[in-house]
Amino acid sequence: MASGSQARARARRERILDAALAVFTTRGYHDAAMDEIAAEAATSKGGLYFHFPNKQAIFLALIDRLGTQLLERAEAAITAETDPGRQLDAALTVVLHTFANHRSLTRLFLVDALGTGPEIRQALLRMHDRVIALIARSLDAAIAAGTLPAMDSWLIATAWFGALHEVVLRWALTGEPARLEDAYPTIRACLRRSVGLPVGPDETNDERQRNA
Amino acid sequence: MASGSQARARARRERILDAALAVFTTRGYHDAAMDEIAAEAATSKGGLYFHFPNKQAIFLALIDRLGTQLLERAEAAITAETDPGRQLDAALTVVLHTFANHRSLTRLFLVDALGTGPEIRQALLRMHDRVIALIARSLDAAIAAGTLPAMDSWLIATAWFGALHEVVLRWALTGEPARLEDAYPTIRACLRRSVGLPVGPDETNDERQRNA
Amino acid sequence: MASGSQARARARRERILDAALAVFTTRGYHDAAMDEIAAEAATSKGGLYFHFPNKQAIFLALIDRLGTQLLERAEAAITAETDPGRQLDAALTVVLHTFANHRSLTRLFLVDALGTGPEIRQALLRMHDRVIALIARSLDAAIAAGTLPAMDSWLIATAWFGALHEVVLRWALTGEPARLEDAYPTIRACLRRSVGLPVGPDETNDERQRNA
Amino acid sequence: MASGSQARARARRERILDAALAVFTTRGYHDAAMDEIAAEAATSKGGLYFHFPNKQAIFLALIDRLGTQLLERAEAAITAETDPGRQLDAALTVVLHTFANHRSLTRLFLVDALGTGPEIRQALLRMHDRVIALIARSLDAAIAAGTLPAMDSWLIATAWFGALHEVVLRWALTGEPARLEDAYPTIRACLRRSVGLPVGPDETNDERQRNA
DNA sequence: GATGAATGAGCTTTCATTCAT
DNA sequence: TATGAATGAAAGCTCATTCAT
Repeated sequence: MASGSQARARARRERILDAALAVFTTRGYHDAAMDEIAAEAATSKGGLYFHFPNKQAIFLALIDRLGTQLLERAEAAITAETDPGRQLDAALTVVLHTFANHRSLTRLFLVDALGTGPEIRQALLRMHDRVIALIARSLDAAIAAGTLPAMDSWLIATAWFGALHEVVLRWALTGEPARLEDAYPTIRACLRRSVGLPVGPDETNDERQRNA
Repeated sequence: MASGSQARARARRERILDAALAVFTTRGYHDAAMDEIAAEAATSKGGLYFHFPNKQAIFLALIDRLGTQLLERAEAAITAETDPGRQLDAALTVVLHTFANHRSLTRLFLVDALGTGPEIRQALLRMHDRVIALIARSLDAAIAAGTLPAMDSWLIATAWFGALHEVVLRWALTGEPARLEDAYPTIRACLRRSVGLPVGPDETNDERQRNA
Repeated sequence: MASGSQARARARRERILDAALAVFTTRGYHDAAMDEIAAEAATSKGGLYFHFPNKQAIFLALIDRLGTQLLERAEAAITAETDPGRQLDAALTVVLHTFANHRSLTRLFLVDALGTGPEIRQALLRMHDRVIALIARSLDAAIAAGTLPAMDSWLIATAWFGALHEVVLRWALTGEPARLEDAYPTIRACLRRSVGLPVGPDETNDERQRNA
Repeated sequence: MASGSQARARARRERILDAALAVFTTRGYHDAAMDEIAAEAATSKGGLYFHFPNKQAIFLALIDRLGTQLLERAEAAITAETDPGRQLDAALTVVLHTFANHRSLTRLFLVDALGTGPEIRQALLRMHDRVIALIARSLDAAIAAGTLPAMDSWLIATAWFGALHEVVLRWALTGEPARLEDAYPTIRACLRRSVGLPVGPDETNDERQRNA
């Protein structure tokens, strides 16, 4: 019986997170009312506060849940490749595709959440860091393999992340280009050239990622 | 008389904007209270509402004023150069230096304001656009001069802007690198290589920009 | 005009205090809702918070206003007498009469307010102190005049105050005795005997105090 | 079986009362949360509501339990004396000592609980009444023995109780005097004189009461 | 008997905006 | 023009109480 109610509690927690994601996504963090989240989750305000200590905690839990999902997917895609050059392509592809498939989510995480407060900002920056670290690791692997010369891989990874971030951001906010994937070849070439990698053909299997 | 009071009104308007900048900068958009802006401007809440219809309008006016200042300075720096290669350096330098000299302002414009609401977001994106256009124009000039091959200069400029943006953002939020200018050589090389430009020496006169 | 609005503001402040007194008196501190105080004061909740920073501040202002009124009246009654023995009678009489004429107020100050929180409790104890000091001063005057022997006048005054307090409290809460004044002769004799004063006749003019 | 579970139920009830006393004592009635009482009693909120209908009932049960304990002890101390004069001393001593040994309990019963609501207030007043009746009975015995003249013994007992109450209250809230017992000789003399009793030496065996 | 998830009315407080003076 | 008192909708959060398991 304990496990039964625990299971229900966990399910309710997930339902709250789902509802919160929906409300945060449409209203932004600040204008999302606990009342509305409660209604969307088909529970009461008290129910929210039973599962989470406050509004911010819900948002942080969301960041954690979604960030971890993204990272796991990206790391899986990267470790599936052995060639350092292809690893970089895989990392870029998975990040771009993930965002491309979740536009309002992208808007929430890339735009709305930054101006919210120090704790949330830090949590988001930690997520940025993890993505940057992922890119930097791929760069380091290529350097170790001799494919790339030595460089400040963290700074370069930061710049790469920023370049991707801005392209994705504009797409999320303005809808241009209509398909985010259309920007991929240009961006890929630009980034690869920026570190002296040959541009060559992109052999990533796009289809594999389409529904990521 | 009329012109005298008009001048006084304009002066009061400027004083309000100065006060608003100070308060927005320290508190962020949302936590900036009209009361505090009024106090800082040595006027009353009613006075604020005489000169501006609402809080958002003050912020938009600020964006406009500061954005125009930045852009004018940047365009002056660019048109002072005739060589397309140097123009690109000048563009990068002036953007980086402007942010570097106004850290809290950077935080306000790059971070806090985005999640505030659609109107402000659009105004900020228009500013981004103007900076991106500046970069794209420099790229186009280089293409026209034959220094660069044809390319999607707008998308590349977007990526460049994003790369700079992220580096500046991390500096603004975490203080790394201690001097934003330290990141410049690496970023410059990275960006130039990304379009196939020779890296070469940076001949921009740093001193000219220091107080920008 | 400034003085006009200032006067109105002061009047509104007083109206709020009157309303708060009424609501606190009927509901007790904790169950008094700001909504109800606002309604009773014919203003808005925001209006309350314009004049007072929070609920507690309203209560403290009430304590201050009423306590000062009581003290001033008591001191006037005492200084009107020159004979130390009569001063003591005057002090007792004015305290007893004041409470007797404001039963619900008495309940508010002697009962409801104590369990409210440290700040309010301290404010109330400071008021107790002032009354005790008043009694102790009268005792000291009698000691100086040779009417009383030396004694720990502060502790005795505390005990006197406590005796009066309890009698008043029971009257306030249970309505016994029907007229608080009926307890006066017995209490007076008891207190006077407790310090060795002759009981004698009470020559205080009751009528003078009746409407205090 | 039935009696076994009844015993367990009674034990659980006592554990809840112990826990409630601890929490009420540290937090005051209003700020004591059922959650915390449940945790302290090592049970659940539902468990609380199985044994008591609501929060108030717990408090009332506490008042009853503690009041009965106090009264039984006091009556034992009094009936142990046969001399009416000593009985009065014994009554005063046991009341003062009981409070002196339970400072936070005193605060709870004398201060926090009064402003809580009519039912609890009445229960507390009934306790006051029982203490006052105890004193009044001792006075009556002295009157019957011819040691004291006829008087309104209930009113006098009320005043005595109030005097003690205030002295104890100040000690409970301000810590003066450091040892409550230090106030005893003065208070005793004051009270005895107030009814015309000779002050004489206090022959109560203090040690017997120390751990009351 | 015991549990703890769920409820929901209720609270204090904030603040952009209005408008009589 | 300028003031600042007044507004009122809305927010986040608490907690005694209930009840399905």
